Amino acid sequence: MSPRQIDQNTLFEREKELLDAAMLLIKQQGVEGLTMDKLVKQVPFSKGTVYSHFTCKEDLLLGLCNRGMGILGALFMRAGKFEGTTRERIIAIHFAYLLYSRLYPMMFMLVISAKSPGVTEKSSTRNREMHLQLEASLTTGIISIITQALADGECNNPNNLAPEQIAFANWSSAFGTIALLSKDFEQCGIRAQMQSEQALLANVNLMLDGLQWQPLFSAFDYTQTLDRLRIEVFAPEVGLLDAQEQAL
Amino acid sequence: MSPRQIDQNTLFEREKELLDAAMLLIKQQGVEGLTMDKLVKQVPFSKGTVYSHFTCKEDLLLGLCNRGMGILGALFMRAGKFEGTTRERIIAIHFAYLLYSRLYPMMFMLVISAKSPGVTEKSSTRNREMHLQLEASLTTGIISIITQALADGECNNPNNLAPEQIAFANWSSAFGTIALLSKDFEQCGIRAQMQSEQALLANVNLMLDGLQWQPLFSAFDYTQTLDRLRIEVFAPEVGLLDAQEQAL
DNA sequence: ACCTATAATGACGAATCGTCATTATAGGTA
DNA sequence: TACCTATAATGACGATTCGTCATTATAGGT
Repeated sequence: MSPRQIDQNTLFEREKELLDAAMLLIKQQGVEGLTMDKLVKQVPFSKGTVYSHFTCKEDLLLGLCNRGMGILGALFMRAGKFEGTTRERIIAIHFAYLLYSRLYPMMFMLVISAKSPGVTEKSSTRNREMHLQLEASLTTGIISIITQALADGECNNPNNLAPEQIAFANWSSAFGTIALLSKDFEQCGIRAQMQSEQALLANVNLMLDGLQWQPLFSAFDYTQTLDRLRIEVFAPEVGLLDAQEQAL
Repeated sequence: MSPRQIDQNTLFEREKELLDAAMLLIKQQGVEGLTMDKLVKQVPFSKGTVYSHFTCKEDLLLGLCNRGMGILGALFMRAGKFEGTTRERIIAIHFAYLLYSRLYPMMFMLVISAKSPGVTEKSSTRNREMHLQLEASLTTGIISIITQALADGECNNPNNLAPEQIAFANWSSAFGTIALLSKDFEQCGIRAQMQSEQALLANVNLMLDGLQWQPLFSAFDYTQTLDRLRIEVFAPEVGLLDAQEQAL
């Protein structure tokens, strides 16, 4: 009746191994350097087995993207627990997003291509559903901060935007800023990093000032918030980045 | 001494023909559908000749991106001449960017991949330099509006950002908003279009309010500005989009 | 009529994706 | 133990793709 059924657990193990290998390949050779043939060579399975886990290359990319969103969700969670005003917590989330884009630049970019019809249509239903779920879980964290700020009156919201609209504005601002900055990641270095952070801070504060989210930029030293974040919340990630910097 | 020298003019003609064919292929089959082999088949030249115009596929993509930036520059130029306040003119530019992203969604996305090292390193020096030049010419238009607004005192700029920083904030906001919205382009339709415009308007106004760029969102009906733009400045483009809509 | 430097061609090798006929294996059965 | 079978794993293969380069064609000069 059931000759040679595979353990569900080893299935997860393999998927993990495949994703690990794929991430390593991307780190070493860029997204273009990721090839199904290379992946098969890096892994103790045959091509057929790999294709039983991911229906096609796009499905693999979406799988990587989803893993990244999981990591990002964890970062957002920690950022949201920052002890400070709601505005500081929002800034913490933006900072977490910046860290993520630095730690996994390719996965950050994958979000875009993952949305393109070329990928969406081809990839498996499972990964597509997981993607939507992850996306939802990312936004709920932000929205809870927003609703709290609206309730507390910290976010005056003069234009009467809905919480979802405010969340979208935050997301767009962070995404646009980081995406445009990331082109300069080549010329990385401690100098470029600080400039990125300043630019991100400037942009997000402009938007939050527009929402009249208290305390305004002029009434608080948000640079100090970043300093606290670097030490109190994201010390491991900052350390990792510094280590990567050293390695060059 | 000079047997069979090719006319410089026909060279341009051919490049135009190649870019046209490439754009058509992309429109029909997406970026992934663009293949050097297919392009060669669509065109009365051999593969070798094509490769004498573009050193590799990446170079072709950068060429397409540059053409797009030229078009975008022309749109910006017209937007900048809108008769209204400086804030309205900035909004006009954002609107132009949205129109561009709708008319040429693939070229809009190409800006991102064009920045990636995979493309930059491979493509020809000529196209890379042209790209930088186009980028600069795009920003100068925006910066001139910003400096004027700063001089006139219309943009209070409470955080004392440099004009370049303000330009970057605008660029990021527009880019992020449109990029995130574009994922929904599939479910296009007049309904989705209007929602996109409202979202763009909300985001840009948030940022401009943060700059205290007069008149504030609460003190002016910027929806009416969009209406004027649709009729007075971008009637041809809006018509084209409507026609595309009908075709579905 | 002939020569030559330039332009154009497309067959080819290498690399990639994804398939599927073939082989191997774990568990059940006599 | 020997055998059977449904599932899992394999990797050779066809189809595409990119980019090259030996070969062919051509326009101008002699």
